[in-house]
Amino acid sequence: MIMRRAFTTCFFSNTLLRFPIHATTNTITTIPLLRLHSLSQYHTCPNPNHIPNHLSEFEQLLLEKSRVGFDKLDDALRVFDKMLRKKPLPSVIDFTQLLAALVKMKHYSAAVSVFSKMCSFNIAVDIVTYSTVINCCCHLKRVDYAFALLAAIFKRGFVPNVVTYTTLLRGLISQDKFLEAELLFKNLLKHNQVEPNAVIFNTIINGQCKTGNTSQAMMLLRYMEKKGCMPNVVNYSTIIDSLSKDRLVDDALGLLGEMSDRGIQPNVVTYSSLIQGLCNLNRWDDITQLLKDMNRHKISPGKHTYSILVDAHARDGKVRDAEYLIELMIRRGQNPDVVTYSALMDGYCLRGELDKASVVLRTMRNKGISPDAHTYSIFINGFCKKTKVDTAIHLLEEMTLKGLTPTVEAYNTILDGLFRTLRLDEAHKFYKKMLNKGVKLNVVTCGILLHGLCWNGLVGEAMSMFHKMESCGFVPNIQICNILIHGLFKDGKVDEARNLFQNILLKGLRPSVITYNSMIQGFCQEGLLDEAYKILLEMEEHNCLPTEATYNILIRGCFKNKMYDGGCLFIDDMVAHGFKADASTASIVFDLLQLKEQDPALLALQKKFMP
DNA sequence: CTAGGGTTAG
Repeated sequence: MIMRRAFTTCFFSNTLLRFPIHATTNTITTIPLLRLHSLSQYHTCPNPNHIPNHLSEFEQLLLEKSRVGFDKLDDALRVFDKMLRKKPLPSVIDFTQLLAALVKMKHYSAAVSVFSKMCSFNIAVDIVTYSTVINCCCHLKRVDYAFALLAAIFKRGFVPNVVTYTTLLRGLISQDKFLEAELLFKNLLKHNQVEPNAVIFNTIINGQCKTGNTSQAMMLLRYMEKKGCMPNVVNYSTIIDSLSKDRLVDDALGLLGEMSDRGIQPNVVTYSSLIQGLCNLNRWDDITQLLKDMNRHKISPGKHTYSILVDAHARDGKVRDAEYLIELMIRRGQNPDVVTYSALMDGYCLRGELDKASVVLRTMRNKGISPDAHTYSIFINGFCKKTKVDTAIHLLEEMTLKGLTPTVEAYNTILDGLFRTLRLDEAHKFYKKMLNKGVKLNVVTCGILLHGLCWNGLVGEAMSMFHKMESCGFVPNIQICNILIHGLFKDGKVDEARNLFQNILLKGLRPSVITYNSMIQGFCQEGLLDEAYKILLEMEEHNCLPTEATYNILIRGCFKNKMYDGGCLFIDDMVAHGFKADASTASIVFDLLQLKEQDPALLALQKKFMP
């Protein structure tokens, strides 16, 4: 949940990790110079009619997919050529529609080329054309070019409209420049440069949600209303989705109620977001209720909704139910897509049933659906779980070779797999490869590195890496601290662990129950029972309730340090809370009972366990 | 003719 946040995926600094902000090789500076007929170079890909037998299923499917895409591009370009020869020339609107068609096919660089050719032919363009091309630049991750076009708009005396600015804001946000976007937006409002509507507000609301500031997004929702811009179903749905992802589903349901009070009809997206949130909390009864509500409002679940449900069941191990849901959606006229099938494959992979996942892959292929980068990630994860890291690496290479960009998740999974199989050297090399490829590292990568180093007895390295990351502006989350605390205690570095723990609050983080448990376990191991006990008091003070694990750790700690009275007290406490001894604690207790020591506390314990 | 919300990893 935290991982999806753009700003926690931030910045190990460039200096430390030599992490390129963006590959400078992929500029579009050259695109305006590209002559249109040279676009036929796109056809130099292997002839799909000559697919060699040794290609994998993944590879064959990719070739087919690309063939379809390129044919359409070719059509569009032929139309453009025809338009250029027409006399009189078609209107700006016709040309802009052609650009829109290219955008729809995601051929952004081709669209930019067409635009530059239009300019060189002195075809009149308008603000709409400019906005379209700005959108293309943003998709090509060249926000700098987008702003250069904005300058051109001013220079030619056009006036940017709300669409132009919305596109630019989205471009900034997609490049993790949310603060810049927010600043631009504020200035636009301050100087009345734009009449804000629900869409431009939603762009900022969405940015706030994606950077973990759902409450600010909520405030902006109230603000737009105050400014006389009525929030619509999209504004509400954006926030409802974010709340659901923050596990605040009840707040999200509250907003749903507010919508109906105001006569704003929720749609399938609104409901899907809520269902997703409820799935994460396993609130199946509420899900059933929402599905009934949808039915009552004549909103039928879409492909997306079914995918969410398939995913939830599959992750919960209920692959049979997930299979049934897919049958059901087909019966109801919704065609499962690559996401739906991938969710099912994920379910099988998580159960270690890779053969069954492969069967699903074949089913999907037979329906003409190609695996995507996420499908690969799922199999990579499956193989890593089975410690078949080499196969996973092979898959990664295969997808790269075939033009699919592996996600950071795929890289992370393999990096973790290498550490877990104690292939330290290779992990190091692989990490370097990630940096070279310009993979956008995130907080998970950081956790894997630190955990991997600690696990392999290199706590010192982990700590110095952590400090360097921090000094470069990396903001750790509580899981990162937990990894380090665990590692420090494992290496007997009690003072450093204590120090890190005390700094957690200063970093603006809240210790989790795992943090407290790790501290208690660490102190127990070192025989510092009173410090362990202080942590227990501290966690209660901070409204972090001890779990079964907390008691087990404390009880084991007491007995290992021959503090039988204390151990018995904690057993009473644990029982009073309805918790049970785990296998490890139980075995210690039974071992103790075997001893003939006539310790009074042990006798009492004996009575408790053998009435 | 142009812009907005819902699916993935430790």
